Amino acid sequence: MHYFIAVAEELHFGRAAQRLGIAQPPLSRAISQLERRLGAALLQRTSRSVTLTEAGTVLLHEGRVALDAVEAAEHRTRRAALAAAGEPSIVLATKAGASSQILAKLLHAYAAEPGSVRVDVMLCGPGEQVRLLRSGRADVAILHQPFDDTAGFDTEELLTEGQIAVLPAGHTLTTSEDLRLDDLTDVPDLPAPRWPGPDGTYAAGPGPEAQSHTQLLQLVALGRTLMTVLDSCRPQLGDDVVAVPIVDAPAVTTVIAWPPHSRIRAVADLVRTAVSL
Amino acid sequence: MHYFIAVAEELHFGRAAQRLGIAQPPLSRAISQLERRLGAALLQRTSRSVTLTEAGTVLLHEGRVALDAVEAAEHRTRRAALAAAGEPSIVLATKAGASSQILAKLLHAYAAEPGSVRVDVMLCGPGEQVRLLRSGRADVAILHQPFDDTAGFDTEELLTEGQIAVLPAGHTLTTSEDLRLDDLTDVPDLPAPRWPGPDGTYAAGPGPEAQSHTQLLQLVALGRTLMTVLDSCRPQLGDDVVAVPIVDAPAVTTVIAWPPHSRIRAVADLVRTAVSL
DNA sequence: TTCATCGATACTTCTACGGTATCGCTCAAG
DNA sequence: CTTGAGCGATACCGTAGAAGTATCGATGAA
Repeated sequence: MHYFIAVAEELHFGRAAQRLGIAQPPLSRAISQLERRLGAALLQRTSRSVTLTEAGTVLLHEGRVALDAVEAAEHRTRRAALAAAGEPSIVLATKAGASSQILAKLLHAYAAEPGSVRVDVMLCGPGEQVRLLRSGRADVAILHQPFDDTAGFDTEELLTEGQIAVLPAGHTLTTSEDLRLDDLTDVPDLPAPRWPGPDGTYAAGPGPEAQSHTQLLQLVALGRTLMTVLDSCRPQLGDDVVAVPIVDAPAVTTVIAWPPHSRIRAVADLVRTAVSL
Repeated sequence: MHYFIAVAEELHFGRAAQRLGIAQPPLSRAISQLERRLGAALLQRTSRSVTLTEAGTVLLHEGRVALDAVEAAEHRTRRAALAAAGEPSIVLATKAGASSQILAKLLHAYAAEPGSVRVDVMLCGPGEQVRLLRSGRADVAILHQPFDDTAGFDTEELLTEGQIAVLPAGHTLTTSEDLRLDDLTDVPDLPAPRWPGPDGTYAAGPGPEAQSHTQLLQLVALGRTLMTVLDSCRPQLGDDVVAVPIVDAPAVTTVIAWPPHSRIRAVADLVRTAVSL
């Protein structure tokens, strides 16, 4: 399964084998064996290129879900053992820099609840929370629709708000009362920043490389780029940047999400606290 | 994983090994190996009895989910390959004997839709639909809340209704206008029927053994037992039985459910047809 | 036409999983 | 108190299957 996902992602047996830390022949054999077991062609090999078949696309998707479920079983078991032995705790995953005051309020209110446990907050890059939740490394997460894929989780809505553009003070765009998405794409002197991918590398492009939101904010203040954030982030902005509403940006809903099978009481308590805020 | 689930269910290494078709020693080793890998005790062995630890309970639950996910990946891939090759179709799982006219309406309406595909209907025993859906053998199911566990599925509500008791014509209970649940438990001459478990055996008890709803209905007509069914099943009952509403039975909601990651267009079409009925 | 690239195949090595035999512990019956 | 049956753990052995090395065959670019 691991093997197939690696090949399906790389679309190249050699690179996939390298990534897996094995030689190429066993990988070829494993894949054709998998195909024989399933009775279905997963890849079309033309000795010059590898492409996914219909069935292969399905298996790539379902296989990821399955592997995440296996990994989640491991992690949750380990954490249950630790919780039974020592002090119980839960892990909350949230995107760094977003919904921070709703989170602060939530943590404060939950800590005051009777029977509350320690909450470890994991600050993640964009979209990473979903991965953590699926793989059992986190117990509950703060997600943002429609950016994050909430399929397969139970969720409760917490807040719906608009988005604002953060621009360098004095930039020509700041003269407008409000902006549209079109106004923000391909601004010559404010190219979109580039985030590191899951592998730690950056895509090519004109924008500056960013590792964190504070860093990015500084780059905006320096007039090197622009960023869009949620309405509720406005109080965190300094005087060296200007916030302008984006009228046609989709509304973002902040939700609290957890795995549907979660039997952890602390998660239920936390969610109850969140919805009653 | 298979091994651990077998032991956790049997709570007996010998029987679990027999069920798995292997000898007992490799099973013992596999489990202790798993425990070492996870760094957590899963079972408490007292050489006289085996019990689950906290962590073991979690792993039993999460492990089932994970195994189902793996099996689902297999099944869905096979079906995707078949669909790509020949005529596409979807599998709908439903409990035998319940919500049959809503199902008939749905199938009829869906068949009239443009682009509809063949729908294979699987009639299941109680609770079996959930298993089929989780393991990928079915693409969509008709479930009944609160009986079926819809956790982890996307659902749409179709109908909410009460339950009625089906009694032999002329029985003393049929003189009432309505009944309560208490009236129906431990009726001496109408003991509750016994259904076969997943292993095909029957629990001990006074009631008659039943294999199907029609068979059960016949047993009611013969004055041997009673049964409770949904309001909407009333038109299917003959003159030899009497239906009496149960006023304090929980309302049952019929829902259509599908896996949250389903990318199958036909499932989406079927759901859309169902909610528009 | 040649050569580089890439996946498949042939053959060998070794790990790891399963089977048999047996031990040690516990509880119940005599 | 003794003995034996039940049950899980351990020791040891054999084999199946997975990974590595070497090489082939096909394809497309120079």
